[in-house]
Amino acid sequence: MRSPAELSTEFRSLGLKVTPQRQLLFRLLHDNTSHPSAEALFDIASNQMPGISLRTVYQTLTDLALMGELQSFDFGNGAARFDPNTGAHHHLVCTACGEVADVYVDGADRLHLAGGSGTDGPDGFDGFVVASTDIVFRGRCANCCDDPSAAASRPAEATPPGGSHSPQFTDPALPTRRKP
Amino acid sequence: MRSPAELSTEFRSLGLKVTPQRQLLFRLLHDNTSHPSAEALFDIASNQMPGISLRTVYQTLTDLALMGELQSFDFGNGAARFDPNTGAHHHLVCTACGEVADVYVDGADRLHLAGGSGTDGPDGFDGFVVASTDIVFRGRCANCCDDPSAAASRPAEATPPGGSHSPQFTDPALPTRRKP
DNA sequence: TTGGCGATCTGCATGACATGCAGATACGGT
DNA sequence: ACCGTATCTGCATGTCATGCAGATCGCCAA
Ligand SMILES: [Mn+2]
Ligand SMILES: [Mn+2]
Ligand SMILES: [Zn+2]
Ligand SMILES: [Zn+2]
Repeated sequence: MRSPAELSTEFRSLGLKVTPQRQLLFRLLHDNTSHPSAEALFDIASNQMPGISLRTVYQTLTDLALMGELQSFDFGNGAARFDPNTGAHHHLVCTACGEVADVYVDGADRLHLAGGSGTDGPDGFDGFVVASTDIVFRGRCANCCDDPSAAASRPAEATPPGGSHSPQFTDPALPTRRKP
Repeated sequence: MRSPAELSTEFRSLGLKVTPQRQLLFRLLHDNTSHPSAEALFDIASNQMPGISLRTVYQTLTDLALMGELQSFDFGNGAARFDPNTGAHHHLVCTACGEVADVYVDGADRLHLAGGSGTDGPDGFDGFVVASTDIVFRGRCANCCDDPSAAASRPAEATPPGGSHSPQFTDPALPTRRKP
């Protein structure tokens, strides 16, 4: 996405207002490679602007995505992740800690599709017209490889003491029965 | 996933019970290529077994996934989709109607990753060890290409008259403001 | 600089999806 | 047919996201 200054100009030119909340989010998102969720962004924003509302973070993220300044992804980690990198790229997703990293795939556009049923269409497959391609590599990030235990203790995201309420990123286990 | 008969044997051999609810779901899932959500499966199951509980559908799907008989995917359509096709394959997802179709990608395993930052690791990238690769092609299915209007009226899933409560699959629009 | 229109913010309600829980039920070995 | 226990069902709870309405404030004009 563009710089905070450019976004401010763009917003004004569209008749939208440049509020301090929006400016803060512009800054927090610019060059941000962490693929934050709305709530993660809200936590950081709350530090610099204590009264800011989670609702406003959602609104602004939605607006920016609608304007094409942000991409939003759902990696199945419970919450949507937002990405100011609007170029064509793909992602590594750690199944242990949820971390997301950018990756550039050589030849992602020239993937050859082979049939499930039917014949190829003009621009796609079986009449399906492909608009975009998302590639997600799932595995374990460097931190989580080192630490064979469950969720890695990444800096600035140590284990929540009060008790975790976020989805478990532990790798799949074998069939487990309910408690007796 | 395996046949209902094989699954019954497998369940019993694990000390799990073969209930009519499970048998029904085995049948509904076997060779099912529709990538149903839990609720979609529940609707169909309810026809053949009126009292069945949505909770049981979730339980059984979770158990089958844990046993490796099913894959579950989250395409960002609101609900997880379940897939008895456990082989390596990828997906076409219609952004207009939510339909999911299998697709086989030539050379998906030999994708060449290029850096975001850092050096390649032994088995992956920048210390990231890839365990699986998911490729999703988003676009419009044949039905939705024909019908330029919004959600296509697929058979057996006509527009809910009472009022839609599922995510809008309409393609992204331009920045829209709230009502005055 | 001040006035005022209307977009925006905030707080709360509502909604979709998924899981935890406990008593009633029924599978399956005996 | 009996019994132990896995399972089912109904409901409560939890998370993420959006709808709503009154208070607030950005921004253009006078
Ligand atoms: Mn990215
Ligand atoms: Mn599939
Ligand atoms: Zn990790
Ligand atoms: Zn479609």
